[in-house]
Amino acid sequence: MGPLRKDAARHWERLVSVARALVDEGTPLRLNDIARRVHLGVGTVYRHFPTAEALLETVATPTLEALTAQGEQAPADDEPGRALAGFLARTIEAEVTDASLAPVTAAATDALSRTTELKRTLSSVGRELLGRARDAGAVRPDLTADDLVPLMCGVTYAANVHGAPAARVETARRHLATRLGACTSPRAEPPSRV
Amino acid sequence: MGPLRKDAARHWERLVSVARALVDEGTPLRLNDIARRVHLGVGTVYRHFPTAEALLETVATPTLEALTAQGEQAPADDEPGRALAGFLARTIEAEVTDASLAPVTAAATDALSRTTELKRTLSSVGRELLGRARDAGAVRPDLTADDLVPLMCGVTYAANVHGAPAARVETARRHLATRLGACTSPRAEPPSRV
Amino acid sequence: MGPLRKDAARHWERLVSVARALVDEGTPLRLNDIARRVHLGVGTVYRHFPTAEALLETVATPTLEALTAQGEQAPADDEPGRALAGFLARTIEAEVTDASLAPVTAAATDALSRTTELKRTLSSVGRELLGRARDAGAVRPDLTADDLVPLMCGVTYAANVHGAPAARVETARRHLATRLGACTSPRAEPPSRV
Amino acid sequence: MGPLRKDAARHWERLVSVARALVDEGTPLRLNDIARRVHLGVGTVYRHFPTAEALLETVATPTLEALTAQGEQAPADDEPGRALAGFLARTIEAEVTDASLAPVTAAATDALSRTTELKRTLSSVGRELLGRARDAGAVRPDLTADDLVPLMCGVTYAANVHGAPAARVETARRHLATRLGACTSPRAEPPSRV
DNA sequence: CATGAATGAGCCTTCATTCAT
DNA sequence: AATGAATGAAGGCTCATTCAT
Repeated sequence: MGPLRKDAARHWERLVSVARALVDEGTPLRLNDIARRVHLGVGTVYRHFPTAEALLETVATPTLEALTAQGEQAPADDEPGRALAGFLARTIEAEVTDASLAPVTAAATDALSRTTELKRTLSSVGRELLGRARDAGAVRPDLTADDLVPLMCGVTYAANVHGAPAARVETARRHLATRLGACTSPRAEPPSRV
Repeated sequence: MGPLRKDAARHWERLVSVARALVDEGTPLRLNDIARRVHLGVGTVYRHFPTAEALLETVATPTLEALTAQGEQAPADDEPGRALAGFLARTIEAEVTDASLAPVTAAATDALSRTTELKRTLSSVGRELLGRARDAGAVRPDLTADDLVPLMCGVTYAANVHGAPAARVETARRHLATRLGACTSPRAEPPSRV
Repeated sequence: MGPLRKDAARHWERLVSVARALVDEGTPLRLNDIARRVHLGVGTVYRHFPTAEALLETVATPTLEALTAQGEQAPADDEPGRALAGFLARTIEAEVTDASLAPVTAAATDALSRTTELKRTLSSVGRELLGRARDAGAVRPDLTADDLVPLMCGVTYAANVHGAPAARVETARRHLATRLGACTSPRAEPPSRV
Repeated sequence: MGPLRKDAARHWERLVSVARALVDEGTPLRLNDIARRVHLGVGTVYRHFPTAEALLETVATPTLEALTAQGEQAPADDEPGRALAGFLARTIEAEVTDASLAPVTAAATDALSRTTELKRTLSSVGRELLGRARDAGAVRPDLTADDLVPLMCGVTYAANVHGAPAARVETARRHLATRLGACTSPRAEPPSRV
């Protein structure tokens, strides 16, 4: 568990980078296949990543971390409605853009503890932002924290399955607006204009 | 090509019924597997259903037909908003309840022409109901017909992935309300505030 | 074994004609497949033709009969060398043109007694023509009757495997000339120049 | 990618040797079947030979190589007619003796690049020998290089289909002589008439 | 006679995972 | 640590032939 040897670290990097490329082109990760592409033995790949899920989560981690970092700064926004909407928009865009996120988000159980940690943080950030938005009357009172993840999953899924790849971000953004935005803005804006 | 022989019809029934059971328990349909369970030769299964998709669509057909039948009566409702909401609610409930629907709905290409036909009908019913609802001001004007399928897909997916199976219908109903309902009420209510 | 009933005869005709079409397009004969194309039950097809070979031989029969008929008139030619060469040329052209012949010719054992009979006749015609040609000095003395069938098989096979389908007859004719002709002409022509 | 591990090499040998035995007894190569005979998993067989063709070509390679080696020395013969005849005779004998050759020779496309290379070499050797023989007047002038492969294919096929296995070499040799020899002698003899 | 549903052996191929080297 | 050969279950599909209706 100490730092990897220099060559091992290099292998790790190459593995993750190849996996990332495969994810981007929509190819499912097969460790055998990856070993070949990286010019490593399968055994070595398995040493680094015991399962395809572990590798996938490793690929997803940077994005999840960026999302988390942004999320943790969202509460600083003094307009709770905007804070929530922005957070959700960034999340959905990430999910639609980075194909490694959806399966990791949807998975009930994680291969990496780091993943669990990040998912938990994101979840509590969302919870907090929603609470503030609700308190500020910027959101329907019956929207619960448990609705957030499904809501995002649904929007992402819909954008991925329907609509051309190129238009996905835009599509997802519209869907989110159609649902969340449409509901919050009429209620959220009038007070702030005072 | 004419009605099946009596025993063949029995086999057909058993195949569909076993497939239905597998679908219900979330098992993907594998024709070999099914042949074993039904105590039929693989060839027989292939004779009845050339691909797993054909079998799945056959399993889905009754539900699709019921949905279509209900849908075709929806326009009779004199409250366009309610007609649309009811149609969407019934569709989503069906998709969440019957696991054969989601993949059939999402598929770009169908194995059975009957499936294509039903999907087309449902789609045009939705389009019509949305048009009426919009004309009646019961729905946001920027909601297009192309949004309907993704909207339902998204809600269904979210309800399936998150939340206990038992609660799915309820979850989906709430999600639909949270989105669709939330949007209509603000516009519907103002008049009543006078 | 009496004459077929009228409808049975019609079926027989259609079977043979469909089989002929398949042979012509290079498709191997599968009785199941044929049954479907002719809109008959497999059982019926099997009743008419117990094996694919029987059907193939039936398809080949008319050509074999024509070849035989021509062959039996060949001895009437008063130039034995030309008689033999003509017979061989016609045979090879038929084999190259009609894809049903090669497998029937090559088969060690026949499904139909009629086939055996025709093959036997052709063989003895060849033997006789060769004998006369040899006696007339129109052919190398070491060419035996047993060489004839292999010679034709070889030429046919070569023409079929190599060279475009369109050019096959021409190719086969050349090959035959290259071999047989090369041998006979030097001996056959000089006298005629006198 | 480097020499195989010792055990893998042993497996490779056994695979090829079993395949050779099957070829010799006229059995078509089926990778599953071979796996069973060699007591290896199917996957292992597929690792060594991705297709039956690759295995067959591997089986054929030594013979092709021997043929090539002999062929490349043929031009050294100072009698061009004899050089060509010898080359053809050796080739045909090999094809008749080794059942792996005919399909490899007839195939339009090769699984192994080594095969392509060897076939190309043999072809150009034949072309050269024919050219010399023609220049020396040892062969009919209308015999083209493109005739060589069909000629050999034809002779081989005929010898294989007709005549007892034991007699095949002899049969093929005679057929070759009957055709090629018949052509060369007329031209070869005149000088002797002096 | 005709039918065509049923059969099921048999071939092909892939892939996650282990373990001897 | 690294390697990569080996495994073999698993799934897909075809087709010649039989036999109940």
